[in-house]
Amino acid sequence: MNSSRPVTIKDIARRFRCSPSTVSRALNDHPAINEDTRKNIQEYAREVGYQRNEVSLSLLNKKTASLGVVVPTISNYYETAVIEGLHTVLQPMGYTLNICVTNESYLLEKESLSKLLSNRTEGIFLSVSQETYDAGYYEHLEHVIQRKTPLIFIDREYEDFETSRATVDDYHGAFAAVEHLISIGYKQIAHLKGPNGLTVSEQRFKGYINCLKKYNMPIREDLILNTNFNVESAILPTKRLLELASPPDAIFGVNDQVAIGAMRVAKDKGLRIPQDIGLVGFDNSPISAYTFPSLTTVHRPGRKIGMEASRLFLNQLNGSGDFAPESIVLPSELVIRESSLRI
Amino acid sequence: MNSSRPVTIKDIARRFRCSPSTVSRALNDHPAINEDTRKNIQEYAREVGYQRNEVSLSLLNKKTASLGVVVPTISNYYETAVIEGLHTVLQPMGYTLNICVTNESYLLEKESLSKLLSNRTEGIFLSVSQETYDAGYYEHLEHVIQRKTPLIFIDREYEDFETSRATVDDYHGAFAAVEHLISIGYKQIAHLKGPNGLTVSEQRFKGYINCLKKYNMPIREDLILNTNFNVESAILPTKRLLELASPPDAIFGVNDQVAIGAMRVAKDKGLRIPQDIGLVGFDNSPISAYTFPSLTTVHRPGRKIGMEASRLFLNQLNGSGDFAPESIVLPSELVIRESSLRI
DNA sequence: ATATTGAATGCAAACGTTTGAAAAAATTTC
DNA sequence: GAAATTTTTTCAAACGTTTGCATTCAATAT
Repeated sequence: MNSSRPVTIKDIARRFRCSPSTVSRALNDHPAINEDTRKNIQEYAREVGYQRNEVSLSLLNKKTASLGVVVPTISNYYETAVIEGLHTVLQPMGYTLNICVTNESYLLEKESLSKLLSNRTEGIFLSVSQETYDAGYYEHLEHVIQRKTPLIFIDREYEDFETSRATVDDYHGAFAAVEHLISIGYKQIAHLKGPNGLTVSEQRFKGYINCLKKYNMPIREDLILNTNFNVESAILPTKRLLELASPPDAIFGVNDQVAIGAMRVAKDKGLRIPQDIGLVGFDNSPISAYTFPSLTTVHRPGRKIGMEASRLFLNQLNGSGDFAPESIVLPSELVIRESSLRI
Repeated sequence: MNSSRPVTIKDIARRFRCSPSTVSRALNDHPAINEDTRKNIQEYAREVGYQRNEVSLSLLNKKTASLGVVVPTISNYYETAVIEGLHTVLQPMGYTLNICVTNESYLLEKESLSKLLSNRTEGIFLSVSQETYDAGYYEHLEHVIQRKTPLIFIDREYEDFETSRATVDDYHGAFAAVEHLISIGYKQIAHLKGPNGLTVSEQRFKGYINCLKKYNMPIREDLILNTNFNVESAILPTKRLLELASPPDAIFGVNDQVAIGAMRVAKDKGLRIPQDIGLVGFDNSPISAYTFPSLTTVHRPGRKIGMEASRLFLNQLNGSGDFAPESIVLPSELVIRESSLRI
């Protein structure tokens, strides 16, 4: 009843005046155990609420069935979608997910990884923090690799690193978005870029630039401003854009949040969307379908990424010694809605 | 180099022809160890990348420094804010968070709890799944309590249960929201209610009802419809509301998502917000400030809840044997924006 | 009656670490 | 140089579980 200390196999053994081995085997339905003994022990175990101490098993078998997920934040739709994807595949297999939020801090990222290794986590899913990017440090990642702990990049990656990764085709997504704006007839397309250096930002930026080039459209430096992935960070840059002598007639935001911020500013200024200004985001977050007007965006399959990343992890785990890292790039998909459909 | 098997204390002991005890003490800066021995061992350990096996320590000390977080979903703003709050307090103390998503399933919730107990998790933060509510089962929770594992309710709770809990004052938040609508002059206030049975839904509903009563406003059954916390689920009910012979002139949504769904439908119908119809949500999610018009809502301090829940856990952990559960109810706060400001 | 079989159980080691107590080694004291 | 003291190291047990091998005991076969 007031079992503050959990019941152990030894306790049960004492109760039945038998050895722990017998109890262990009885509980695991080992054939060499007498039917009656088995029944009695199992019944008693249930009665007192015995639960196997998995910690001791982890030590014995050197398997912890726990995985690390290290991400800069969990307050974005995409991140949580990825985590749900991981969860969907791995939870039924008995894995536990240890979530570590780095808040874009290098130090926290380093400490998190170290902690996960100490805990003998069997694999790590990582989306690199911005500070880590800026600093360019990566010894903490080397550590993980040396330990032969499967390391899978999700979303934000180090490009020159020999590991598996599951990412979305940001480049072509961005390209398609801008191409769409061009096809509609927008001429001065601005880009609210993400933080410099991050693969995600740069790939989308590259898609934007290359698309403009392909269609021989001028690239105007003053139409490219940085944001920080969140709504607030889009407000000032958008205001600046709209106050230009020659303002843009369309804005491609690095993600939906940013595009929604831009939408808000444009509307405040009395601009009609999409007539006066076209808008495109990125992510296809649930809200994007319900803004007014609804937001044209690029679908980014977060759940799928999580599920693919799980697959990559399992491959690596069951793979032979000389393991070749895999890169999965899922296609992104343009979702055309009202915010860009000027007729 | 190719250290597939992690280096152990024993390995180091072999290398220095000394006992594991010496190595352990050397690494922990035990004073009884010779200065030179200590230095040599520490240096070597660093060289080969030794990392303490925390699993063995967990077994020895019966402390795992891991906590369970069991929630129906992580794709809502509020849930992730709570998790970030937990993380903020507990991560620096060395705790690891094991996230379990139940997808509103009773079975998954039960299995998750059982797994966490098996893993000797030191505390569990729980937001009850809807199925569990509907079914009214709670033996799996009794289990947790019997084990004297601190159980803290966050968000969704069982009311008749002797545990600590950190929740937001939904009732008064809802009351304030409706009172505000009334003060502005709205007469026919509809409510897009959450799923029946959940404390959250019912408390907000009660706030709505009691406020109407207080101001002697008629309670119209046809103005109360159920939704499911997400945007999509608000679409049809809102359409129905607006097609009534005597449609509402304001809608109080159970959360921001629902209110945003309603906003979209209202705009599609050509209604002006807030002139033709007033709107209020709940949560103060980041997006709510940037919709057009911006959404009046009730602030729900998710991060704070997470931090308070952490405190409750720590209290219980350090508390004496006869522990009295604490209930923390944080105030919610009306945030008035454009969607309800009819002049 | 003895050997043979078979069933049921126990022993001991292992996983990696810590820690009190004992032992060994080095140093000091007289 | 022996005794006393201090410093340093080792021993052994513990945490909870599993598992190959050995052991026990009863039943059957010879």
